[in-house]
Amino acid sequence: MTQTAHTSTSPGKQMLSEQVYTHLRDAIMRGDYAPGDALKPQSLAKEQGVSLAVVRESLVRVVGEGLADRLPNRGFAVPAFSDRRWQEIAEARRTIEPVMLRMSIERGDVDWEARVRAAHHRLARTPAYVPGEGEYYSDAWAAAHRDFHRTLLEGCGNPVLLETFDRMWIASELARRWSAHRRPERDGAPEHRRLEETALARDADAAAEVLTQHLTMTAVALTDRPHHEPSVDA
Amino acid sequence: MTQTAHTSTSPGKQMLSEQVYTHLRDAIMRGDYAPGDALKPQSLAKEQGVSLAVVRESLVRVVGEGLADRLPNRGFAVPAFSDRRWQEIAEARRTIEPVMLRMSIERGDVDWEARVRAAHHRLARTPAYVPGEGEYYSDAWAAAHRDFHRTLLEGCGNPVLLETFDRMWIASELARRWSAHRRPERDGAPEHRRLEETALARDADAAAEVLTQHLTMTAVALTDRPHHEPSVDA
DNA sequence: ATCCCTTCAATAATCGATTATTAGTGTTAT
DNA sequence: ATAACACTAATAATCGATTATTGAAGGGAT
Repeated sequence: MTQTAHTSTSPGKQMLSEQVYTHLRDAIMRGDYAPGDALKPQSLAKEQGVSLAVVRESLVRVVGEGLADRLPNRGFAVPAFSDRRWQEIAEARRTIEPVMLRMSIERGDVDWEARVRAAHHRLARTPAYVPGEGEYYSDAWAAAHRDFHRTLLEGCGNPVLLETFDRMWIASELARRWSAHRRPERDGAPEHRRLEETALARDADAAAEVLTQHLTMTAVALTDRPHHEPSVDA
Repeated sequence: MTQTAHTSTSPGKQMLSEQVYTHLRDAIMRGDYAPGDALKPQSLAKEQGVSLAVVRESLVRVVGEGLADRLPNRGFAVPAFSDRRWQEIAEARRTIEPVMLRMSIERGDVDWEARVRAAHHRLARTPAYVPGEGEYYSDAWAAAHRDFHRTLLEGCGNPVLLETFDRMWIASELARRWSAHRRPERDGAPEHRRLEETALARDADAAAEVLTQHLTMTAVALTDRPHHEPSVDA
């Protein structure tokens, strides 16, 4: 018998499609699948122990977020971003985020300031690379990084703009996951510190300039690199 | 009887979910359902003569585009935008589109100029209201209107930014559909003409200013109005 | 009469099986 | 030997039916 238990206490009261969606989303972002890999509903259904409909629904959502491509009658696949596509994403961020940052600096209240400080503190104290682990950024750092950038912009107070940021961030991270190899020579920490300083000093011009530079550097770091194989294992 | 039949005339070989998705999308945008209305998979499936899975998949896509809300375990519904939400959408457009327009003016080539002229011509020659029809903008005018605004921005050459525009335009149109009643006193034609003129004259400052004004006027036109019942019967 | 508990119908969510399309494999005619 | 065609697995897309959840209606107990 399935418990009609009293709501709250039990943790698992979520739609299956939601769980599967989250799992799939994270797996793609984490790089569990290589770009171009087919996302086969049958395999996924078996792995997750759910029906095709659930997997299919999740895949459609994932496609909507730009984390997968859909080829009519040929199924779903992990998107393979071209360098061109990546540059377009980076340019879009350079176009929109500095403007949002200006709004944020103009409107942010004391609570926003506090959250910026907190987010920067967490970011600065989180190691970007786990020694033993793979060669990529740690999950914790990636989360702290996103949180810092988002918090900076949250002062603008406009959910629509923040949704746009979220969307571009996701695309950006996915592209980075597959383009970037660790570049020890690039250290974003000073840039983040200057972002925090200028933002809290309410110096919109300086902050916007720093952010633009930061985004440009990131884009350059991903493009200006020797060719490398798209091959992946693990 | 399974269809998939020789779809009569056209060589159209399209997935059912695509057709249903398009139909649903258009129906919501056209205002066939009132805000808050439940979108019941069973009813829709029967109407369209397809299975639940297909309708469900379409609904998930529609939710992804912001054209429907999903209430866990309580189904789907047409979103009911608050005035606050609408203002946020309008502000987001005012924040992003002028910047895109500047890029467009700076980068657009001769072909872009030609397409701007063509789009404006079509918009200017399309009657906004069909005399006999309902009290709302004609479908043809709505399409021409969108096309003009999008073409203006297409010179920027960045698909990511244009996707953002598309997303915001959809939200904007949906809000307008349910907020706006015909306001004969507001005539956008002169503003559109000035937009075309300043853009083709490559006067980025003037064009951005005109666009900002245009968007502000539109937002005001939708907010500054007497209360009206959300009730609808169709 | 009000509140709480049970029962019940509507429908959301999920499943297992069916049909349709694609890409590959092998065959045959030139 | 090659190119067009038939055949065949693999799997994408769809369907019909089952299970689970919700909100409302009814039935005592205080």
